[in-house]
Amino acid sequence: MVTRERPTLEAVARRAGVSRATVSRVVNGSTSVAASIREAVTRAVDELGYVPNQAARSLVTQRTESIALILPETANRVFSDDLFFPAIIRGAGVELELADKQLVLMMAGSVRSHDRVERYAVAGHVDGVMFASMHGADPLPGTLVRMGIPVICSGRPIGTTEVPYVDVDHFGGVAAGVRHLVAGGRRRIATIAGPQDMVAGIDRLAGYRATLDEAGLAQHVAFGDFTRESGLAAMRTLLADDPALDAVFAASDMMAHGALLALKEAGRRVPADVAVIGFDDFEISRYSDPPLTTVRQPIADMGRTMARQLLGLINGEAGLPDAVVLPTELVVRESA
Amino acid sequence: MVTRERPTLEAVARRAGVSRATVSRVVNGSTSVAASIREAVTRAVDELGYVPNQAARSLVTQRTESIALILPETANRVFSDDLFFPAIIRGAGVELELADKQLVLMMAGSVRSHDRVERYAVAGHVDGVMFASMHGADPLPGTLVRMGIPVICSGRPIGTTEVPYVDVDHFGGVAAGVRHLVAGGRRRIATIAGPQDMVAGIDRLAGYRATLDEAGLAQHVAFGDFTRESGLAAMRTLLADDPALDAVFAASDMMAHGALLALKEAGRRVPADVAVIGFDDFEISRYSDPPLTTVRQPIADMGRTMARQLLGLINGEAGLPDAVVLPTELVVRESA
DNA sequence: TTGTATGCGTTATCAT
DNA sequence: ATGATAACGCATACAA
Repeated sequence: MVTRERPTLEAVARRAGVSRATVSRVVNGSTSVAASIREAVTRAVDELGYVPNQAARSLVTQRTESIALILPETANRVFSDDLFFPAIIRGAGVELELADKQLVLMMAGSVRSHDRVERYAVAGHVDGVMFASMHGADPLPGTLVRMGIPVICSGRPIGTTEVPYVDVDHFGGVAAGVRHLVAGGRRRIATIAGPQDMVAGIDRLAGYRATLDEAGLAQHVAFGDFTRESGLAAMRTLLADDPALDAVFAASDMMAHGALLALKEAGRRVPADVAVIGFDDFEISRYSDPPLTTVRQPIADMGRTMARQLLGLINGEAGLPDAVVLPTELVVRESA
Repeated sequence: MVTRERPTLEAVARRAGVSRATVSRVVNGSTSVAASIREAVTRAVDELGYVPNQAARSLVTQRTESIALILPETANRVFSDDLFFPAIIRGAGVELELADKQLVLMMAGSVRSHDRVERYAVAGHVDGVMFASMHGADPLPGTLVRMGIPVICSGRPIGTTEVPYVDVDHFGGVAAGVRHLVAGGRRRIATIAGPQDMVAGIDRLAGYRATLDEAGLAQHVAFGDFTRESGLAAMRTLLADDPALDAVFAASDMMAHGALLALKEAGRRVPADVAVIGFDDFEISRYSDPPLTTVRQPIADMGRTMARQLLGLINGEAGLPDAVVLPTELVVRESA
């Protein structure tokens, strides 16, 4: 497949009988061009089907008009049936489209791909970088910031203060959920916590602990990794440890669905015997059996906000906040 | 945020006491470089933290090392709770990562963004283009092919023969499903068909019609758009039209889930009163009530295959097939 | 094996 | 308002 010779500025200039500089001005919408010349150039551009060469343009402008979204997970984990990443992508996507930027998606689950991401960003292939949801104290965001690359994270980064971020109110959301349980008369309230190397996991567990302390109730904790499978396993463990528990707060909707499965398997009625609350409010949670009471976090909004913040950073806007925390909200359905 | 001055080939060359050309050779792994020099250059590269400027490189190599994945939908549709697109992205993602290519994600739901995609591809920002799932007779793939840009589609394109594609055996899958229904003694078998401007919708309906003809049974068709909501609505219509129907084949898992909801709402037992079969085999379908019998299509594999084919095209490999059709398989669970 | 010189297609600076 | 011309950072043909 031979790539057809593409016309250059030079070709357009010759055809329109003007200089390259003038064509460039017309193409870039400069106002200081005579109407007649502008028209001639425009015609030449159309006739030749001229499209600017982005590499050449980037070389001189130092801009690529594209933004990377880095998902520090393997592709297989990113797109399981967890809808977190898709929602982030969706939110960021619409915002970037509005700004006429391209979204470059990078999955960085392995060490090798982690390096690749760094090289890619540093190579100047993107104007800025968004990190989706990080594990542990990933040094990459900080590294990029120090190299002068605009960066923003979703989720407060662990062990760094130099990277701006967008997050949701994990603590408040969990507190609202657990209080709802307490208000409903539940007294043996367990939790299925998320991974403790992620802020979402840490903060949600902290919210559970604080709220139970406040109510003077005992804590029952099992751990999962946000997936349905892990929620199912954790719920079994919880049930084995305390067959009398009457409520469980799962740190993600998928784990809550897993818990529902384990509860059904154990013959417990929800919410009669055990109340269940999740965290996310995915569409699917409206259709579970019973429909899931859950803490809604505005994931797509996070994506949009990240993109907006990053664009601000790139444009050198002043007064941008270092952190934006979006609200969460308890959605009461039937499971609790 | 000031972008720190990044070192160039020139800087590395000065530091290592060699010419730019030699540095370039080392960086690009040319063999014809003396070991001692190679070592000196490598050290200089490390000390300076040199990373090649991709724009400059692309300008001369005519390669960008990145591939576009075009989703002809709005961001909101792409990432609903339908897992088709995520799976495609996942499959393509792992394959491209192996080849050290970047994935540029483009959603092209609107006319405006459609244009943008075309300009972007033609501007030489990517080495090749993958189309995810097209509506109607979209001229864009053909246009790009004619411009000499490597292109591949998922789903046989309508109204074009010049674009290579990867697809699954819709017809065979549906036939297997419907025959299973017939073998189970069902005689009033309806279908919830997909959108008829997409090959997946068209072919699956054709499979239904042909198989019912073969069995000498009457057809009952309602239409949806692959979403759960549309499946729910279609099932209600079907039930109103023929309260005695004893089976339904839904052209997507999400529509099957919608049908399950409508059936429960109407007090029908599944599969005792009505058997239900879907098409996709998403993870979630293992957990529906009852677990869904469905036609599995290897979506992630499609993504992988698309990527592999496209890479072959880009590398000018000979003997690449114009079409690859992946098999589908009936997965029998409890709903039919 | 190494260096020199050239060109890739733009934008931007400076004249005119 | 328009045109020359100089970068931009790299790969490569050609010379040495």
